[in-house]
Amino acid sequence: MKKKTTIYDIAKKLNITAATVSRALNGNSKISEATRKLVAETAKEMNYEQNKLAQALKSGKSYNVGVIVPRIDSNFFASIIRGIEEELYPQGYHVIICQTHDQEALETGNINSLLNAQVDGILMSVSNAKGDSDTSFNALLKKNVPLIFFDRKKEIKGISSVTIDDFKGAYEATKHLIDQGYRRIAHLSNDRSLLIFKNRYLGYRQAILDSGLEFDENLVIETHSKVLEGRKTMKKLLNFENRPDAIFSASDFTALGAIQEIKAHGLKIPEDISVVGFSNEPFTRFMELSITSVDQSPIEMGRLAAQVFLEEVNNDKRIKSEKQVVLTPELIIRKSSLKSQILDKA
Amino acid sequence: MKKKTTIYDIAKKLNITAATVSRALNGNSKISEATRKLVAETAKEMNYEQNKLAQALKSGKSYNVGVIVPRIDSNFFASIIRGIEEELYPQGYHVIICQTHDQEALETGNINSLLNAQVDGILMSVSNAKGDSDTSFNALLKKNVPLIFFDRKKEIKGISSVTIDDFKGAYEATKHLIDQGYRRIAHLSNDRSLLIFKNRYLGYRQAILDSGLEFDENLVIETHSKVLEGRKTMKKLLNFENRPDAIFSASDFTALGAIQEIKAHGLKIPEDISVVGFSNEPFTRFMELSITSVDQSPIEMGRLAAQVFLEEVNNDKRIKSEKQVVLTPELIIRKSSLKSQILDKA
DNA sequence: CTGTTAGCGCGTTCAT
DNA sequence: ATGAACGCGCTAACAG
Repeated sequence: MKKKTTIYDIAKKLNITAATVSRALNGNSKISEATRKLVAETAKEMNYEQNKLAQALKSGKSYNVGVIVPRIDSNFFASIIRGIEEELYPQGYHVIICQTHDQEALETGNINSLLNAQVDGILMSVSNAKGDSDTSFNALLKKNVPLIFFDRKKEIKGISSVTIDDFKGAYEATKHLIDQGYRRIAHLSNDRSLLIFKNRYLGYRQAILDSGLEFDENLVIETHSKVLEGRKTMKKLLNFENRPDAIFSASDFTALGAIQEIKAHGLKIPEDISVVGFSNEPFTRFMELSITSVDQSPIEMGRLAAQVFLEEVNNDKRIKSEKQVVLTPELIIRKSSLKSQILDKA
Repeated sequence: MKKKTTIYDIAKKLNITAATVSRALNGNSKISEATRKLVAETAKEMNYEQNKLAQALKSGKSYNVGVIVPRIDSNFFASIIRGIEEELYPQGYHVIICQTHDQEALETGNINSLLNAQVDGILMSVSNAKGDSDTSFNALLKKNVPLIFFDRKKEIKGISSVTIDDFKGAYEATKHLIDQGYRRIAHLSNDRSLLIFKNRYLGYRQAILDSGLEFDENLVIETHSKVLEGRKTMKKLLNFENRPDAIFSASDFTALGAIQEIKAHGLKIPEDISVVGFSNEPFTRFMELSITSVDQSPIEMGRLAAQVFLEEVNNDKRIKSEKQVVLTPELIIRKSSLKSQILDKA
């Protein structure tokens, strides 16, 4: 590494003090316009760049925030991250992205590493790892490092969150199926220790009850958000003696798997069985048989999470304001659930 | 922030010096086993955690590396990043991910921010932004900050890279189409100032020439890696008086768009028109009409890029060894290009 | 084996 | 308006 120029170098050249240089560069009020200009010029001349590490060490702020997600290769999380970036970059922050791959060890490991890296805060979507990572969260709280949950939250006192109304999204999706005339609606669920899946389950259930239909717990199957898992689960459902005529899936990926399996059995969608997913992943729109899904406005979610973080970090540290932002989901109706021909333009 | 415990705190408690504590913690050879143990214990007791910032300031190493990609919401780049992580995490590095969204300003901006953040190196896939960001690259070189290109490289002396043999991938894809009996093969290209697209074009061209077919430049159309762009371009091609009977697309996304458009025109795939994409994005496998594509083993690519970085950073700084790793692509044949019924199990 | 000292680069008193 | 001096937390050089 070529030696970087420091404020000392430029101080020496100007026969002034490093302190003065620092002040000049930072816009201190009581510095003569002359030296300010002089310093600025020579700084540029010498290709001076502030060493953020030193500044961070001094100020205690690294201007790095950690973002922890289960994985980045879904449009949903990638979009959230984009939203976070859009909000944070202009404020001079950097984003360190970590993936948990739903593994407990990685989750707590990532938190610790980020803390070690002196991040100014952590925005995260909790994984569905089983163990009790709550201890990590509490450690964070004790250190007063801002922690914001988005999408997949845990209910911990004092931690702000940005989520969507999963109950409502599920309710409307299910209601839509009922309105289309479907009567035996199955639900591809997921780990309901995670609030989002619990709420999607509850929304689904309530819609059925409100419509006076019979609620059949056997039609609720817990699976994982993977295409192949969706296929497997659908296979089971198709073997029921009284098989469902519609599927509300808590995930677009399992919805896709279900569709594949349904077709493989020679059944028609949506005539024989209707399918609705969740998250509005791009492929739901691009499939020849486009898939009805619930949009979660992930970019907006990311932006809001970032805003909450900025508030917490800028406000007086002593005021710990817990903030719960809840977004409204939007049902996007497509071919996989609509018997008539009127579709959205997508 | 609660005051963190430092090595001074634990030194005071033990009536020894901070230096000793530091040594004990870092496994210095000449420290008594007794104190080493004692220090370790009290460190744990007091919840001591090393301040990486201070260490970084001291050592000049931040143990952060920057990864710059056009975007993260494609499986290809996400997988590369995963490969990089797998290789770098065990070495204690963190990964700061930046997206350029193919914008020149963001590309140079990201580089500068990363440098400011004192990253130990940058792994990047260049965007197809037009401007001359070469100056940024050269600035990097001058500072001796390791820079490694993956996938989308620029040919700059002294910069290592990990790529795949795009020429070969394109050649084999095109050859496959020819072997299937197709004769008028169009190519959906992309910005050929990027080597990957230039080479895919050249591979396509060579395969045609080698087969004794007529090469028709009119069948090469430059577009962008988006589904809708693929549709638009395909629309044009379908209006040719002598329309193509096969498409080799440099992108899976444009291939998908092309397929949509072909179907919209009531034509059959692969009977009337055959389609091959590039990158082996997951959706190519999941479509009902699965899409033939060229796999680029992105995880492997990421791992290799990380390995090259580690070599550069660990080796003697004075030896600037430029390393060019080239991976071999693999053609994955699926329904969209195969007239017979023998498919891969996918 | 361990203490002393010094410095990484910066911002911030406290003087002047 | 500016200089001198100190400290953020850690490690390395030099003692002893």
